[in-house]
Amino acid sequence: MINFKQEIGVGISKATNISEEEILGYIEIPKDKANGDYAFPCFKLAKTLKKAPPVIANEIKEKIEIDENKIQKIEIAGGYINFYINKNLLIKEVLEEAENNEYYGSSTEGNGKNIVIDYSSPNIAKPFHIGHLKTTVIGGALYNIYKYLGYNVTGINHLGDYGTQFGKLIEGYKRWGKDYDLTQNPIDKLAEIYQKINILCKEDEKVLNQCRENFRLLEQKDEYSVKVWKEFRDLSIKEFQKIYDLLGTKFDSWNGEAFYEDKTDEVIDILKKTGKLVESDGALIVDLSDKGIDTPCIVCKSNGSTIYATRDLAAILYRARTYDFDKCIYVTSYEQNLHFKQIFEVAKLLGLDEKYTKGLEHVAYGMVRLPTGKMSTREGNFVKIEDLLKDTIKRASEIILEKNPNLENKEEVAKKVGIGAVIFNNLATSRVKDEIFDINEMLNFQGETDPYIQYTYVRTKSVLEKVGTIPKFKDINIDSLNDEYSQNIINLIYNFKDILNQVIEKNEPSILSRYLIDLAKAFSLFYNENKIICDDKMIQDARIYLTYITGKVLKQGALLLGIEMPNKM
RNA sequence: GUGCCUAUAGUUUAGCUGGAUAGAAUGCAAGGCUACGAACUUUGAGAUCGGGGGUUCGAAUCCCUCUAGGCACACCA
Repeated sequence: MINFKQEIGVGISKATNISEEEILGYIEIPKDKANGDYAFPCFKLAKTLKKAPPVIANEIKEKIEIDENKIQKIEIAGGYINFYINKNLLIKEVLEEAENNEYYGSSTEGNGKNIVIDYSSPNIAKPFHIGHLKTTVIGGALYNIYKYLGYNVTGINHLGDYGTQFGKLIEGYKRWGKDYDLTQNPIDKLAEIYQKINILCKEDEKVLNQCRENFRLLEQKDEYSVKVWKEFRDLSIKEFQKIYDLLGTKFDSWNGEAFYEDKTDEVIDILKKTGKLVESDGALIVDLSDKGIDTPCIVCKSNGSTIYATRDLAAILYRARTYDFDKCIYVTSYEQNLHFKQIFEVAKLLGLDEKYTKGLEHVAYGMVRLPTGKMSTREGNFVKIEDLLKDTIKRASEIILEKNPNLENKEEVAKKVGIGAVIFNNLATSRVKDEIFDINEMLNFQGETDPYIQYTYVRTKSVLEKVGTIPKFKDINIDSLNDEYSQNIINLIYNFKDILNQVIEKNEPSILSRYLIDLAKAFSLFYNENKIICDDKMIQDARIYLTYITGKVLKQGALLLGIEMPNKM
């Protein structure tokens, strides 16, 4: 497709002898369409050129050489130069591309590049609660979008299946295990045991030390410890998988922390050789104060066992070798900011190529809190994902019964709507912001929500079904799409690829979420203002075609977020 | 205490590396279905962009400072 911004940038660059890159950075899209499709503010050049902005604007306008077929009009407004593109050309470009390309907006720019995404990564034997939703859906969306842009992506569920917490769990299981029947709701029961042992640990330091000892035994492959650990792990994965099935989350690897158990010695060896690994209070640490990080990174605890940092470092080594990653992304809450700062710094000492250490990226998201305070598995203050999804699916069912009682596959549709609402809600705002969980917000299916997007999509399907056949692009009369409502849609569809690029540039799926809302809104307006099925066959065909393309982009965009569209609802 | 993050209508928020009149949604008030689906849409009221300085032709956006909240700060992950 024609890159109009680029065309303008090249033109201005030549006219001013300023680098294309700099010019492109200045070009903006006016908020008010009356000011054109692209604008160039000349204020920034005023200082260097020592001329008033309107004078510069005039000079550029005089000098600029630009394909008149692409840019139809250039106007000066104060210090701005406003560019008006050839609308018909834009329509033609967008519609043709959307017809020819089954995966509209996809690209090959990521070909040959490997991306590793570490997401979801729940802790074994703990309930899968709404605090894990963001990492799961953000990671899932990034996974889809990188892939769509041609990258080779590996999704890893770095299970929290190791560490002192298992020492605790084993201790609790030893003490009270026989009181629990783990064949039913095993996680709830393990969580209960975990809560109990934590209370005991708080009261009695000796118990805590016994837990640490249990973990040491597990590391040394003590038979009993390994047996129960394995049992907990299998039970947990089975439970997690139920949620992943509902959310449509997929992973290429389930290598959790335990997987790196036999790979941590190498990390310690390498670090020892650098001379940066020093003993402190019996533990082995890397001092990072010269890197502006006050807290040292512990690599080996005083009792000789490893710590999460050690396993994360081993994972970096392993992933670099196994996946040859260009980027390795960690999707976790910002609680772990310091941790990743530390291990990314220590990773530079592992003798890896700079490519890898530069590719490490922590994608942090905000905390989810309950109205009653911070969620805590230990204290039993949490909402399970399973229960939340049950609620939203139920709500969707109720609305279907009320609005569309004759709908077929009610359950299937309710699932898509209810689950979609939850996924979308978690992807709709900037990921850094904290959130106070509000069930009513999840159950609201009006306004800027996923059901709104789905509803809009369903309307496109409904119109298309009524007409039966979708016309071919070559038969479309482009002038029939010159009204502002059609134009809005076309502009948005033109931007789709740019939106996807923005998403991966910032690892921010909410950009796509908001885009889909905008597109759905633009279509709703178009739909309300224009009769699609009408007497004029020429206009009808053009509008049907636009409806078809809009539906296609809505569906594809939602799919990239991990949301399925119903055909009817 | 130190470091990092956040602060925009009652509420949830958008605002691209500074740019033209700060956009939405929700809630509230009033309108629109014998219509291609009203889970929609139209109109209205509602914002000292946390406070105060500064840089700039221009600041919600950059810098300083203060306030409020969150997170982290060595053997948890």
